[in-house]
Amino acid sequence: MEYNFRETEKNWQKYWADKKTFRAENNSSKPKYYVLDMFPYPSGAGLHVGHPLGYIASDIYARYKRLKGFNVLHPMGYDSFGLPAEQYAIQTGQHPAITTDANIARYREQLDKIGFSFDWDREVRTSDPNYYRWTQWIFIQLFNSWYNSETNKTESIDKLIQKFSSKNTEHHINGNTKKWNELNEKEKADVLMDYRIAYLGEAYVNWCPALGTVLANDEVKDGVSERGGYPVERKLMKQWSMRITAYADRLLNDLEKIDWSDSIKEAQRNWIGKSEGASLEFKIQNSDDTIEVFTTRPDTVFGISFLTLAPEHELAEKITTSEKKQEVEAYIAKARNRSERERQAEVNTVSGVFTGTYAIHPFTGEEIPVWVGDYVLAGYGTGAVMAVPAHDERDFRFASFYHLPIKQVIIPTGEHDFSKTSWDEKEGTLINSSFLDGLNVKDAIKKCIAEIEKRNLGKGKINYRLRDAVFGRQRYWGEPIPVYYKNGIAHTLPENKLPLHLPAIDKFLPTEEGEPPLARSDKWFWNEETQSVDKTGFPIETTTMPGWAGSSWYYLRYMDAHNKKEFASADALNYWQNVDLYIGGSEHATGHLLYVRFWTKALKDLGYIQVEEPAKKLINQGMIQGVSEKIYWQGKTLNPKDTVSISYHIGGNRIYLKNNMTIVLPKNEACESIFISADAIDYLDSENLSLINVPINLTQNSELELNEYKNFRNDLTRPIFICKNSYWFEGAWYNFDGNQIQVPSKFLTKPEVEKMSKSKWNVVNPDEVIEKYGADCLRLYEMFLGPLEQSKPWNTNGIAGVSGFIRKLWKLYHSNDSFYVSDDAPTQAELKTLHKTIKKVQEDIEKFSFNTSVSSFMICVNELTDLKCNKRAILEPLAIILSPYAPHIAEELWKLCGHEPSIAHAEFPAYNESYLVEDAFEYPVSVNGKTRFKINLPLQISKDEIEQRVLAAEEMQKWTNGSAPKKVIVVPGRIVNVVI
RNA sequence: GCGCAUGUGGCGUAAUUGGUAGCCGCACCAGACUUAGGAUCUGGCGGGGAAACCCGUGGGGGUUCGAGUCCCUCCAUGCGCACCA
Repeated sequence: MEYNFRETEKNWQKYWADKKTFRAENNSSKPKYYVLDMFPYPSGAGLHVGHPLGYIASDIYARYKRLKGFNVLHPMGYDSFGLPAEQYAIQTGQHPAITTDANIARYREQLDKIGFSFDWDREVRTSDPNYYRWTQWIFIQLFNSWYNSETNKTESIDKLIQKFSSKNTEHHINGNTKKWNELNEKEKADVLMDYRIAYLGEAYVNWCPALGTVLANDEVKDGVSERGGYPVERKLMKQWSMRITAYADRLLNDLEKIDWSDSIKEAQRNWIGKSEGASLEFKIQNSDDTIEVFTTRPDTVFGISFLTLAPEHELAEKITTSEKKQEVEAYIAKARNRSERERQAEVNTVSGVFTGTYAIHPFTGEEIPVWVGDYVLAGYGTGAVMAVPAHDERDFRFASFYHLPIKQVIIPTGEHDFSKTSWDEKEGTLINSSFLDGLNVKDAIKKCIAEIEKRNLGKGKINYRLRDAVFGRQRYWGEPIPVYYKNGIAHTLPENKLPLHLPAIDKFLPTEEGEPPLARSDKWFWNEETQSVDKTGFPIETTTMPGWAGSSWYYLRYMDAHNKKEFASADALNYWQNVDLYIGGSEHATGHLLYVRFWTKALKDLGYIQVEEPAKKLINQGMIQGVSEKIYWQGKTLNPKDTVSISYHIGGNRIYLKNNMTIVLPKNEACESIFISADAIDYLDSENLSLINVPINLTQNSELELNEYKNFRNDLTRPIFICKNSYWFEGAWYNFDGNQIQVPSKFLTKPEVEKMSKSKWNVVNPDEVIEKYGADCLRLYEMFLGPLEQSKPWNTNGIAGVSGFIRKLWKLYHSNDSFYVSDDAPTQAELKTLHKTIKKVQEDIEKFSFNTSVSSFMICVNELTDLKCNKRAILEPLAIILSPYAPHIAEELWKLCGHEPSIAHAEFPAYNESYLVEDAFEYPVSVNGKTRFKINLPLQISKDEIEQRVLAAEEMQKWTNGSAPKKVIVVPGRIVNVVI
């Protein structure tokens, strides 16, 4: 009886769903284990085989942990707000909720077929009002909080208000200094806005005109939007933002506490970009204004030859002299109008302009020219730098270009030519630097900061590259921000009136005035009297939250997904704590994974949760690439009269190729499009050939199905396919003399590893694989491909090996086509095979080495087949250890063995070391490190005896030639090495 | 430019963590069976050589009785960040 995977898999999937086999309990005496996959965004394209890779790995781990006696939480849901659904809505007018639901249904269908052990009762969707109600609630908590840098904690804004009011603190309002108690309501609100974690602030943001919205830094790659690749500009805008910068130090330091991959940690460190240095104030000549700079090299302060301001710097225009005004303004305007991308492309082009103004060197009193240059970034530090061309590459370039002085203040540790480059190393001895002379760089930095502070010129300072995260999006399909504006002051909605539902609108486009889509709603006001959203009242915020809002806390909602009173109950939060194992792609390194850590810290400070970090361990699965199949093509239409190129031409009914080769066509007819097999490309000059992708399902082991390809390419008329020794033309095979032949040849394609994408015709869908080979086979093969964390190409060709393994496994439990296991006692050899496998598989799972355990299963089944093993005592434990990987067939075999389902409730068998003990070992014997022969020796004998028996061995004589060896190394149970 | 990975047969990979390089598969080759098939089974399969042997884990050097594994150096590929003061 052949294994019917289609029926069996469907049955068990239904069983698991019906019996809720994988439901996690919030109250359990078992230890908890939380396995989480990164949220998928349900795109219209559905899943390809790369997507489930991480899900399969986490599912194996979750199932393994259950067998090991853990109460496992393994949920799944959807990050269902997002740009693509909205772009689609703009094109078609269909509400994004409809497309999103359809996409989710398709995802679910695909996921279900793979046999995951998700607890679907806990499914969440970020676009569900029951979910985003709590996203809005968290926003309100963050709005009502500030970061107390003294306690290093997020605290209630009320505490800050109390502090201001009790101390009657001074505040700067529009250039005036006022006491807190003298401020009016609006002024107080403005002051507080500078402290709130969720705040409305003016800042340069990434504006993407094509998408009509602002983007966070991590959503911009190479100056264009990550989604869609549209140009991005810098724009000064008032925006809702999240004060993630307050958490920079904690986000950085706590990386040491979590078991995440080095590459992710490193990416986060770079993104946070901590640098230590000093801020220093420069007085401006004949002015009350001062310029504050940030530098990591205060030691080079005596090497300053000019200051440079970013074009956006608030003083840039103000301090410019009247003679220079026109020039500077023109420069600033030009710099401002360039897109991020243009600016990045011109990284090596120097440009700047002198303001005509001088600053005073705080130590020497020298006059220092102040320049404006776009190599200085407005968003970093103070937007102004002290330029030390001798010791900073960028300043050097600028100074060289504009012939500004270059003052050396450090003696380099090696040879260095200051006329060519700067010496940027933090090494050397200070010169020409007054009180710093003679010090090395490190000491000079310390001493100089001390001096700066002593003289009150500035102070030691730490700066971060990390920017606050822009939180508002000028888009429709996101969580509405629960804020309304009363007399210009932002107020949050009452918590008990959440959720603030997305309003219905006529079009998913900005208004004619350029307001976000939500402004299209005529019912988007907060009526304080009726406490409801209404046609009149105070205007409600019209931007929506970004995609990362919902995903910044979803791991918490899974703990208590249906709670109507809280985002999750204290009990549930306390029981599940945080994620034990998180698996997902590395593309979220600086986006989601930083934001979720930030929200976790904020919620912890506010006392809502117990944990400081969302996930203890994180694994990034590698990307699965596609294997494209390409064919060589010479696409020009060729008539019998054409003489096309030097390497070949068609004349009469012949095609002339390189090296005097001739192909005779069957009739005196035109052919169009010459295709040439990958093993025959040297028949043509390469410049005549181009590679085109062919659908991979029309190939088998890099051989193209010619008839099918021709049908697929109905645009082709009379193509000729040239193979090594024959050709295919109009459905028949011919030799090069033009005689029809019966034996077909292989037309080979050229495989190439590329990203999986529709346009490359190389997408493999899990559904197709499952239809043909089954879900267990897909799961095993995905794991078998290679280490989880490595990127690797998917090639369906290899799946036959895994498919054969499943058949072989099934046969072990069958005799004469019917199920049969014997109750006889197993042999030593059988026990050894089983226990060796249990040990290996357990060790492999625990170190997430899933590919090697699949190999072990294959070895195990091969050995048991050779042993003709049909013992229950062997085959039952085998089914259990295999069940995390291939759950369907394992359940079926478990049932056939006479057990009550489900195998998920079984216990992972313990391996018994005593079965693995050997009494003899075949020693490899090396002579001078090279293996020469093998000798079988008992393991009990002593090192001396091993040495004697090896030296006495017949094969040894050839090498020793009778003389005594210099040295003999014996590693018992491993190796013997004889040094001659 | 900086950072992080990764380099092993035709391909995906493995190697008890310093101890027999190539396990397990794919592909390929040969054979068996046969209602010719993209099924199953058996055997072979890093390169060179008739063989003895020699060469071989990106290149070069080193440590060691012994290196895919450790150290130095160079090269290549992939990813991330990038005028961050």
